[in-house]
Amino acid sequence: MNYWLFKSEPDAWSWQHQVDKGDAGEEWTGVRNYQARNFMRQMGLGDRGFFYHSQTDKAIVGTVEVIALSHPDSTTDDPRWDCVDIKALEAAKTPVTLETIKADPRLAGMVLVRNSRLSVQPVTEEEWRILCGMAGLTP
DNA sequence: GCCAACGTTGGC
DNA sequence: GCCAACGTTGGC
Repeated sequence: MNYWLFKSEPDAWSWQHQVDKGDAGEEWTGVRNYQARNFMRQMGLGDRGFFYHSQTDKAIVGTVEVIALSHPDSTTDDPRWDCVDIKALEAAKTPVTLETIKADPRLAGMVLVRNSRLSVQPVTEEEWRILCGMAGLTP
């Protein structure tokens, strides 16, 4: 299994929106960046990801599961853009803020720290375990 | 609200 | 294929 991080502006699509979709989940639409798209193409069914709120929260607020493989993004006719479907799994008991992440040397290599603009990104298994521990999430 | 970082576009 | 111009993202 692989681990990922999905970034969203809470004003546009929040964790609560995702939770409200339940097990049916929702397409992760709107990605218009090749790197992010390519990561989504690599995702497998059952892969896990963090749900990260940018801008106001700047924190990991929960976990999600990939429930549909990469397919054309229904919000555009441009054939270049694909997306996966994800469903909410578990809310973080303690959201882990960017500030906290930056303060931990074990997490200094995270894409989130090194390239703040990439909206879909890989997370290593070690980073996954560390962050789940901090957030009170089941790894 | 500003600005740095970065990605994309398009002219040459 | 290069690079300048431009647009967008996201942290602060």
